[in-house]
Amino acid sequence: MTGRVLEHPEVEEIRLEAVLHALADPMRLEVVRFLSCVDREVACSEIDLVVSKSTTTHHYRVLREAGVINQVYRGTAKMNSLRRADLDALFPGLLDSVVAAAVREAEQADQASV
Amino acid sequence: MTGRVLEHPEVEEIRLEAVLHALADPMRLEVVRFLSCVDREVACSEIDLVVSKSTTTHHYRVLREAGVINQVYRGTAKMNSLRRADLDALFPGLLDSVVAAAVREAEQADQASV
DNA sequence: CTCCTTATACGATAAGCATCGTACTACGAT
DNA sequence: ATCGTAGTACGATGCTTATCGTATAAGGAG
Repeated sequence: MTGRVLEHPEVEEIRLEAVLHALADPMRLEVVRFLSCVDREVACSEIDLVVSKSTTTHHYRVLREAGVINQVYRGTAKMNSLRRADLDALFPGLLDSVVAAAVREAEQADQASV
Repeated sequence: MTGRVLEHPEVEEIRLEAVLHALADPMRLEVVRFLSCVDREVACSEIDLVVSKSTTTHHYRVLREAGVINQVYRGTAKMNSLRRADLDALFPGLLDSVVAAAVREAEQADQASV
């Protein structure tokens, strides 16, 4: 990969508006919900978003640049994880409430489709 | 005013993405922060946003249509208040954490400008 | 009624963003 | 060295949105 080093914002650079904007998208919210539920490093390819690969790349970058996720290369894969400690320290309760709401909405959507 | 009746989403119509999107703007976040701090009905003109009046109107509408605020006419004024009970019921902890973070960021900005 | 304040409507504009396809790179396995 | 998998880069495109100015409407005060 050309970009061997992935830039992440420092904790003090993480801005509330950017985090909220990153979370205010169905695809990215799905990624965050997934990461929160499995609570481990996850490759981009593990989460099946209903968009193209290039769009998927875009969403992961938005999440990383907002400070929501951490990304590292492991071979050809790029592993993603939530920056939970950083977010909890900066915005106590925010991630929990958003994820809880996202989980609930996802469950409602599941039920509606059955 | 032409629109005597202001449409608000029902509680069950409020969507997480829409709320997050509404909050992910500096102007609107400022409105929400202000409303939360004073904890009463506030006229649009009471909050000094650094944008034109028409843009201000736009931001209030986004907040209302997302289900974040309630708006009612009182004479020529339009009074705004947070839909705190609805939001707390739907997304427990979300509003509190966002407002707390917004207050903190606002204080940091104040300090930096002094 | 006339004036002032408050806010809206409307049209325009410029920027941002989600999306795509195609071509490409990096790495691991064969 | 070749192939396959995983992801990026680079336009391009069309939609959304933040912004403005001007004209307008509604209500209160004189």
